[in-house]
Amino acid sequence: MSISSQNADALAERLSHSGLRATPQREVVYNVLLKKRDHPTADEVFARVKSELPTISLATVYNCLETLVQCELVRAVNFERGPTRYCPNLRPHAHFHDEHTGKTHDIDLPADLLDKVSSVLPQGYDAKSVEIIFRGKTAPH
Amino acid sequence: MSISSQNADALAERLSHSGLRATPQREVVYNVLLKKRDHPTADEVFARVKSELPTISLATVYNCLETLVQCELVRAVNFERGPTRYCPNLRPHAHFHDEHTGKTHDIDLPADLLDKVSSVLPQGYDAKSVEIIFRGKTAPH
DNA sequence: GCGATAATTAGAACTATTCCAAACTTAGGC
DNA sequence: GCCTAAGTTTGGAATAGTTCTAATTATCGC
Repeated sequence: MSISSQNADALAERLSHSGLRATPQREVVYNVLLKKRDHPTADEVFARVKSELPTISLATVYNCLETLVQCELVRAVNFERGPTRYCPNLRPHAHFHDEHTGKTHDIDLPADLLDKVSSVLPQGYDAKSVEIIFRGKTAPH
Repeated sequence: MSISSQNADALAERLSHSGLRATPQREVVYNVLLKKRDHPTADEVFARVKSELPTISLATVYNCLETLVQCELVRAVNFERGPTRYCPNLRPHAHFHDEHTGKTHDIDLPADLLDKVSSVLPQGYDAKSVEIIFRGKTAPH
């Protein structure tokens, strides 16, 4: 079984779990995200998907991305004003935004860190998710 | 000396430090942010400022907010797609976004937490700032 | 006060996203 | 296998938030 059809299966399962259907558009959008994990915008996903599905519309790309976010297969990320970016990394991780290159890197987090961070919340605050964003520069290489 | 003129002095100093001028518009925008710290959008700031400066334009509000961010008197915050929000709290703090009310709360952070969080960065990553966003719900009250 | 520079203004332009209504697809019941 | 209902896609129009532009106005140092 190819990696891609494994993904397709996982996707189909998550979708049907929510009463949704597996469609070629959804599969291709998801595979595009998995293939190049550079936090693309909807427009960038659109461009990449077109080579496989030339007739897909931008509205569909937005729909598919939204669906994947709902299914929790993909995270939508907003660092600053500007287009939303999409990230298929489901492990607990932070984002490092390099202000020189504009690139975003995933930073894996040790298992206990999010708990430690959440422990600063006062009584009565119930966090469902925690997002950590670093901004700065990376060493020349 | 009134609180407001203290702010005005602090603002004027920061501005001239960057070769910028103190203007009524910049002062009023800054005071509006300090007065009601509910993370308003540019539109909301515009509405509030109008009562004092009825002829101010929305473009000027955007300019002033941008200037204040440059001077590091104000932080711009983007939780998700949607308008940028502005926060005059300069202490180290996280944001808690209540998904029910839509409101955003500041969560003060212990002095060492940001260092602790930053210590997860691999060699070669040099973070200039760290942002922490919680999402969830707050207790009924 | 004068000139140079900076800031403000209104409106047009632009970008990212959502909405809409029509066409198409799919799954399941017969 | 066909029909129907529901879900999905599509292109274009509409919207929201922000930035740009060119003209006017204000401010600072001299």
